[in-house]
Amino acid sequence: MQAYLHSQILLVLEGMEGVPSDFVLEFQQPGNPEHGDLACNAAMQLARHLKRGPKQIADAIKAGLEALPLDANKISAVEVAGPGFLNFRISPSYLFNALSEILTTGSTYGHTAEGKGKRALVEFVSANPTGPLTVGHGRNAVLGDTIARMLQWTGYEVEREYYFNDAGRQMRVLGESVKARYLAALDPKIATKMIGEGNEKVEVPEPFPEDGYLGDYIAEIAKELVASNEKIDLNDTDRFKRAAEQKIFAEIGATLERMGIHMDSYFNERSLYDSGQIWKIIDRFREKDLAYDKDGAVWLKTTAFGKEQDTVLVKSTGEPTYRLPDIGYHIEKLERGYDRVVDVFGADHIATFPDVVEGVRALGYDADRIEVVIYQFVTLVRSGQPVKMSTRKATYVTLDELMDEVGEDVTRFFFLMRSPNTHLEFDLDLAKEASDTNPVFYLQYAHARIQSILRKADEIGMTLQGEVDLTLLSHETEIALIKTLMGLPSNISRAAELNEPHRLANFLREVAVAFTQFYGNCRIIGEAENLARARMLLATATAQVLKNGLVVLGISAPDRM
RNA sequence: GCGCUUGUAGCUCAGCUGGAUAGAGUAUUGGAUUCCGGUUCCAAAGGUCGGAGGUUCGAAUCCUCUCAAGCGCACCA
Repeated sequence: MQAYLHSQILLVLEGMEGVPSDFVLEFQQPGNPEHGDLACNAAMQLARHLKRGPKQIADAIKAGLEALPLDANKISAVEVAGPGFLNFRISPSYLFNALSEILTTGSTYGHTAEGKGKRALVEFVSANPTGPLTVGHGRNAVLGDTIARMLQWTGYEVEREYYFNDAGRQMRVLGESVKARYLAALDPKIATKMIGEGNEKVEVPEPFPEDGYLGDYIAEIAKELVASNEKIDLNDTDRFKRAAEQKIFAEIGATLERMGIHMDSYFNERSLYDSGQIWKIIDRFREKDLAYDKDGAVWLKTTAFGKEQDTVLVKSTGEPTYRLPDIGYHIEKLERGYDRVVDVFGADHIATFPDVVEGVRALGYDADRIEVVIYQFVTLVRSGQPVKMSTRKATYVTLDELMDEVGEDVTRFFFLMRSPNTHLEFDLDLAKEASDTNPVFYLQYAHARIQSILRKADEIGMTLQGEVDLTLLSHETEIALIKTLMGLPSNISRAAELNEPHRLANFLREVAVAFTQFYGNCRIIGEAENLARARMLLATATAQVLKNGLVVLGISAPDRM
């Protein structure tokens, strides 16, 4: 529709003197229904160039459009309003066609083609396997997965990847923690000590690594090792690490599957070392005079990227910092040929990822393909009070526990309903509320209610077989609902373009509101048969839009609740 | 001290590429409704968009300065 008006207005402008050749037409959807369905501000933009009042210009464009004339099956009215807006009204026949399209395309309504023939990689979660996924990881997981779903709906071929490092200090400490518990499990009389503060003290065996992992799952892994009766060389600390990694990864995978998330690949940081790529990167930085030696370490000239200080690439111990493999990993991803490389990071990475992106760019890669989604932290709130969380101590809340408490759908929705870059307050009381005040249930209820009406209609023998006269839909809430439903494709593509799933969540609420208003004003069952059947189709289309939107968000659309 | 993010109704948050009278949910108040002090419906009220400048025909939106909060500022990842 916008494309049509765009071309028509350009035709008119061609016949006008003084219009700049690079003039760009802009459209917007007015918030106020009195302002029509689509508005164009060209007259106001042109006032300066044409040295005429914007209202005069708008009148001239309007006259020009009417002389063409405009297709009455698309546009029913053109109005000049306010300071010089051109307001267009979409003709009902166009709306009815759109409604039919929803019904015929069904479960694929909302697919668009922006990404056709393009590939995207979404890297997310990427938690090292040191423990169960927590609430914080949950926001990451759901954002990443939903972004991937949105990209798929806009035509991209999408892969989901999990990046991890099982070679660092974290993992070594993990292995040592398991070993300590293993020894304790073998010998119940082993000495113990209490560590931690206040009422968060935990009993651990002696010896226990400093900063060791305190969660119960460590002891469980140790017990399973004992139960397996495997002969373990106690000097082989790596054996404990591998056991822990295997078990924890299995659990992480299960948690993700429970949320409807399936990774296509797991990328081990170590493979970058195995291929030797890492060290070549340093040489390439040196060639560009972006790396140098100082104090036995290799430094990256991040000052060249506008940073205050240079940063270390390789420590004097010979071990690289995270920057080097991260740069290597992103180069690797770009070389795999993706058009969009999306990373989902927590707010703690906010200051560090620019080094990586600029490093990649400095080596001649198209770093604009890298899109970083930063999300702020999550606060769980119960009875108006924040729930205390500490990952290092055993006081964190796992993602599984959260889902046990509020359910998978609610968990996903709550992580998605706010913009990623605002702090998220996760209200557990609201999340558990099974009523309209809970935004998830509000959407699901709307869908279930429609299904219930359709079932009832079926019971009394109403059928949608044969011709249905959609022009009977003339009530303002019916027209408003159709216009809302038509917004699904553009909302998905906009949300996908910006990596902002909350836009879709907000849109679905608008759909549910529009439906509730229709439902409150128009009956279906009990009306004359022709009207009832037209309304059944409208209700069916509404259910389809809600369902498709919920599918993109990874949330179920139940037929009854 | 430096960097990034955020600041919109009492609270939780939307607000598109700069557009017309800044929106929703919840809480509050009033009215109606009922098996219920708990349900539902209707309505009202609630705002100098943190503050000050600037750009523009037009700014919550863009720019500069400033205040406040969160996060980050290791040869940790």
